[in-house]
Amino acid sequence: MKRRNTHSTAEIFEVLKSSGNALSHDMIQENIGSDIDRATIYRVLNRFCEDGKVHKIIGDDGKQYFAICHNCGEKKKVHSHNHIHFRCLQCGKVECLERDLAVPLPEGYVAKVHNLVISGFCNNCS
Amino acid sequence: MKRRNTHSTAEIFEVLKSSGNALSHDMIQENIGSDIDRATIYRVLNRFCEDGKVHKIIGDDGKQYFAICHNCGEKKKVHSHNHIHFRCLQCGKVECLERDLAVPLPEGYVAKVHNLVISGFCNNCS
DNA sequence: AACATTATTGCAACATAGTCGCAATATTAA
DNA sequence: TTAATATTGCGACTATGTTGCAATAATGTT
Ligand SMILES: [Mn+2]
Ligand SMILES: [Mn+2]
Ligand SMILES: [Zn+2]
Ligand SMILES: [Zn+2]
Repeated sequence: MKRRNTHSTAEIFEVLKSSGNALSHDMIQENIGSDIDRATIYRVLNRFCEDGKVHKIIGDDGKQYFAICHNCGEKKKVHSHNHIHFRCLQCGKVECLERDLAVPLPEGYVAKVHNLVISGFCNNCS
Repeated sequence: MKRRNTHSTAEIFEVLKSSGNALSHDMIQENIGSDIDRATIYRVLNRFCEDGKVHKIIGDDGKQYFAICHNCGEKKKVHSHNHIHFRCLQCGKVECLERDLAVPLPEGYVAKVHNLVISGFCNNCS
């Protein structure tokens, strides 16, 4: 499966990059110029995740948010996402707080995926 | 709105208590003897949450899990849930790791709700 | 430039999780 | 026993995300 450069992938990645935050499907659809199908957006985002260009966070609203990877993939060897995410209850912004958080687990527990979300009010809304 | 003691509320709370873990809607429905409607289960659980008897966690599978409150409500004055939850990818168990986690936020950020979930393999499944 | 291969898209249908309106029922207090 | 009303069951509905399939478009080759 060799990836192809399409109009959709370019535009979706651009929206994510220029936003700088984690975006949900509908946020992306709003910020996009052209009309890209809902299913296509999801498929493109999931492809990005598989390729390690983007990581997915499940918000405490139950929705999926996607953010460009920064401190993983390229720079590091490991693709780790053990950082906190903040979701503003006022403006809806979801951001990665780029500070790795070491969480001690009980004996015998093996961590695979971290999904750490704090919601509240961001610096603009508090 | 004065709460009433019904068969449904008693049974659902009993299932949560005897399980000791956080349970999703369908887990509860399985572990329940009688037939209680889906909508009723959700309404009962949400009522428990409002009353501070139970807290809700959004899993990294996007589903709602409900767990009886232990270190909040009664003993403490504050109803805080800044503890980590662990979801086993093998057996599906979701548990509260009863260790409060202080997360430092950037200036101007106000935390309201913590939703911290780590998934992986529990002591029984690793 | 034209072609063949096949990754990607759009559309519709589907799946799942959760909520809501409303009439029927059951709990509570008088 | 009765009245008031919180709770339930049922069905319909919403929201979010996935999937099958035919049409389209990106890519490498001739
Ligand atoms: Mn992140
Ligand atoms: Mn908990
Ligand atoms: Zn905000
Ligand atoms: Zn397990």
